[in-house]
Amino acid sequence: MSSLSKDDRARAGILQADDSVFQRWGLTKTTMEDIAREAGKGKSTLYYYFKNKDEVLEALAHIQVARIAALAREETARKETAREQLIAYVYITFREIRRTMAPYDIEREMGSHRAVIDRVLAKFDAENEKAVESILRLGFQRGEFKSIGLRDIKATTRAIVAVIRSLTLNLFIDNQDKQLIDLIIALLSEGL
Amino acid sequence: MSSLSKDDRARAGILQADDSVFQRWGLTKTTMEDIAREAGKGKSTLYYYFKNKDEVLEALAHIQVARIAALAREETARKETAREQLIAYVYITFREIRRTMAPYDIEREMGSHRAVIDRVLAKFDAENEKAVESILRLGFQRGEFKSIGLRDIKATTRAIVAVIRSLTLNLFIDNQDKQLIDLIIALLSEGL
DNA sequence: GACTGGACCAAATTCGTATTTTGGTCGGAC
DNA sequence: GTCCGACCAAAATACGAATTTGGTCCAGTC
Repeated sequence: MSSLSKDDRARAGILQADDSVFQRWGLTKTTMEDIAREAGKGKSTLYYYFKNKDEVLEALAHIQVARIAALAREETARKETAREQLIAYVYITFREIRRTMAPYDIEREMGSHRAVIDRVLAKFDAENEKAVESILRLGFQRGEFKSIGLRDIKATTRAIVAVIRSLTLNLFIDNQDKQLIDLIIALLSEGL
Repeated sequence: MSSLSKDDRARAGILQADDSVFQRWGLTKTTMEDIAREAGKGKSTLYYYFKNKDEVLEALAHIQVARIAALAREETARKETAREQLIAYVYITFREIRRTMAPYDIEREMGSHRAVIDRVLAKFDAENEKAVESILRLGFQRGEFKSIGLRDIKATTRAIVAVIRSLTLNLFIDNQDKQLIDLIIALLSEGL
């Protein structure tokens, strides 16, 4: 337990250094030596804890996804109705994605780190699915959502998650204005 | 009138050659010489009709957008209710975008032709806005759409168009399965 | 065992330079 | 009006040499 916690602390220190240098130079341009230097460690130490550069990238991104998910969950827990919860979840998720990603230029890095980005997006989808499905179940049990049956919860979850993913990818390429996101959330919630 | 029609015919012949070679080699790799050869003309002839390579690209893309819009409009006209019209419009639009874009690798070409792609997307948005707004107005007048007021038609149009744009961009990057598109359309229509 | 410097290496990248290609212009022919 | 072909500067490509990078591994220290 003690050695595991020390292990985690070492990894965390490295990942903190990662975030700093990746924001400065981008994912591709940053070398393992850069990261080691920033973390005040030797390059061998990085390889002691992480298999390769991609694994460093991915570990950092997963931490960020988990952080955003936790934050959105907290905010959701503060709302009364399932509808409010869904709106809060989506809204906070976007706010945090936008903030977290602001210093990066993902579009530019897409070419060289596609596999990692795909895996991170998959984890992001998984988090969103868990949360959205749970909210939809709550709404269904309470009779808040009239349009969906119990059998449709999974399908509806998939649709909402796909829209979130879609809009998230667009943050990397295109500039979606915040007001539009609000409108889309309202539309998903209320329909026509 | 006769010289205009002849002009259009010449342009159309060039654009047809364009489509062929662009699909074969991609937008960037295709040279003006390639296009001229395929069209059975001299390079100067291209410059007689088009200002530069980007204008050729854009002319072709605009024709395709117009074609898709016309097709979606036809299909829409066959439906009775505004809701059905909206569903048909979005569905056909996606089907045709997917077909038209299948031979191209837009993600790869994004870097060198960003400005053109942005202008084409703007035209695509404009077409969608026109059509969606008109459908929403119809639905409002008929009392089909309960959730939106007259003042909200423009806002709701913007939201729907943004989702269409978002999902369209994702066709270039990510693979959205067809069933998901259906789910999303249903959700936009029915809400939760 | 945890940590790490440093030697090492193949692959990847960078760099400078020469060469070729390309987008675009324009004169002139039909 | 239509369009070929000569021409040109800029852009792109090719190529070889040099450098850097991700990753491996050994041995040493605490």
